[in-house]
Amino acid sequence: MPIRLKDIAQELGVSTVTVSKVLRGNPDIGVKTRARVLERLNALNYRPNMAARGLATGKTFTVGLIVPDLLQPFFAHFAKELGGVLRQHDRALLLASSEEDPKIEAQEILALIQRGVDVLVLASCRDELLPVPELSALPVPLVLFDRRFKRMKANFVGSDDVGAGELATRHLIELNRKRIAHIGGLQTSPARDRTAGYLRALERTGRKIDERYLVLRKRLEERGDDIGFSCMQGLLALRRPPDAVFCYNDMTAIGAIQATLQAGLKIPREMAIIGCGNFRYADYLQVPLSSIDQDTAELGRAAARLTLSIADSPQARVQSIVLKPRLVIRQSSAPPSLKISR
Amino acid sequence: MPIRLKDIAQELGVSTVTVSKVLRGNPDIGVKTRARVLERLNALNYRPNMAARGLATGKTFTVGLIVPDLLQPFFAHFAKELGGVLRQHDRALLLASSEEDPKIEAQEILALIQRGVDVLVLASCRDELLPVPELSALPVPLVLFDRRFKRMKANFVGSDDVGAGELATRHLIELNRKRIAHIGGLQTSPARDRTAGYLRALERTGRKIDERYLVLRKRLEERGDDIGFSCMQGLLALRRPPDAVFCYNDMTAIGAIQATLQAGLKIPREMAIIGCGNFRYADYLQVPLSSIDQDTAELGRAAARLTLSIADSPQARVQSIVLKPRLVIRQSSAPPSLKISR
DNA sequence: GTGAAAGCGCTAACAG
DNA sequence: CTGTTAGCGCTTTCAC
Repeated sequence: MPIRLKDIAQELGVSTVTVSKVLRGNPDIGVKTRARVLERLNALNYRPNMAARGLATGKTFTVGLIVPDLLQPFFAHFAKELGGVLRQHDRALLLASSEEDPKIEAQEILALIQRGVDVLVLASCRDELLPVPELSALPVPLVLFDRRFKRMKANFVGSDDVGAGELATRHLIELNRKRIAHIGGLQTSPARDRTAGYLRALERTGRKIDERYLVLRKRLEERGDDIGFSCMQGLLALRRPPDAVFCYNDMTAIGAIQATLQAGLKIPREMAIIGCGNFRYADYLQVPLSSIDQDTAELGRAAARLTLSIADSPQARVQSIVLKPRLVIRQSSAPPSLKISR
Repeated sequence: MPIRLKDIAQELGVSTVTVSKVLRGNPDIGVKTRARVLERLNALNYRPNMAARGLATGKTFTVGLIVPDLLQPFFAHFAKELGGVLRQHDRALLLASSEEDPKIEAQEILALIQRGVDVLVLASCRDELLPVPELSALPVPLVLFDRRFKRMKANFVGSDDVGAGELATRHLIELNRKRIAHIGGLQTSPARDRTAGYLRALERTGRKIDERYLVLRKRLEERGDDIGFSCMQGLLALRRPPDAVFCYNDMTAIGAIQATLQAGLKIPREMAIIGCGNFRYADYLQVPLSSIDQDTAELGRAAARLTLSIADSPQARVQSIVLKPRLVIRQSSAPPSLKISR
């Protein structure tokens, strides 16, 4: 049995309240008593029972995180950074995965609420365009990340995905590519925004949009490589195939690269390819992959800071933190002049 | 305010005890009462307050998981599978990362104990050879995974790493390689075991061991690519460089591949390389990487089953679950005859 | 079959 | 400054 407040109080001949106050740094207590208690507390390496504290205070010092899929390096990285900061503030992280299934997501939300998390951090797998009544009336403060909802006013931490799409596409334009395609997603806000950025870049540089070069698919988040592969095959089968492609994410780009090479084309000379996410292995791929970096680590830390501030004052004003993306050029879209070192 | 047992009891004019018993399926209660209560419970979508239940029962229906680094796909995958099974059994997963730092690990262990997890699942970053008094006397059931301790009798779930090393090395032997090197780790049991497997394969096939081909380094778990790169450079600088290398893990192998290609050698013709872990991107690397598959998903599920059984009967007999590894041949160690399709 | 009483370990509010 | 009282929501024990 672990040691309890009461035990220490008895030993020292004071009340449990006194010990409790010392424990929490309440200034009520006199210097001498405080010293005595503190000494005992440390000597015995006392740890408060969080369940009891939670029951008494209504707070659990726990944060819930729901990601669509921990296998995606982005979510793993985010979780790692979030957890790291929370640890330093003595908060625990309850992790759940929705497997990109809205049903499971709903179930996990309930489970985490039931456990009384102080804040819920969520990258929802619900369709961006569907109504979200459940999410808007949660009995716990919510922080959305990566994926947001148009009609919903909520705390958010994520990337400027329109900017990311525009950045990637402009880069391809600057390479002097004439037929720039896009393989994109349909259901999440990052997917839609990156596509919007693609379109915007084309429009702003006075290009007309050719719909044959715009390939949108569902479930690109989960099976990017397969889908990227087949979409690219489709593009290559066009009478005038594109000479550059901006892919929704890095896995999609990997699939596109495979299809391109298999068709016997040279990358980047005949086909420039860029992904998004800048995942850890981009340097080591068959063709090192250009990508858009989202600074996932900072995203996680920013979410942690927001989460902590909300945990302390749950009725704070709704905040939106949006990080600027950054272009990382590698072999897959290297300009002819540029020598890329691995 | 969420709804409480007491609310339902009052509404129905029964005692909280009755409701509580119905909730937990206690057979005490009569059919009619039970039906009435059940109906109300569902209608209101009642969820017990876990903090209160935890305080009353001493159980939290929560499992703690500590991994060295969530960025390593192995640990992310394991966490995903473990969490998935636990979810189906209404257990929550408290996730912590030790960042490969024994100090942080100790801190996290304390934090999770304090939160009253029912079982602690741990891939420890402590040196396999150091004594582990803290771990042996935990006030909570422990399941080690991936990394074990020689002198410690504890529940364990992991791979047969000696077998993995032997499998990889035998494969290189069967390729008819004459100078087979190994880049391995020093501190964890998988590292030592894989090295042991390498040595065993050489011995069993009557080869003598050349220590110049055995390169062991610390911290290979965290910075495999860098360290693999420099170790390989060292091997290539030998008067008679190896013609094959078994690398501790896939990241290390990636580094070794880079160094090999940079030196102008052909893979696999002049240098066969094999890693371990069979991570998700092995197919897409510059040279598709042969590897040893550990069936991480099954590892996670097995750990979940063990964890659940321990949660139900904490004093059960100590168990060790060891999965057989599987060889996956790709381009980096393809026999001349074999055509490997991507 | 059902419920009253007691308590899990802690904290909030107030009285001294 | 310190301690008493009451209670967080649930379960357990044991009468009825």
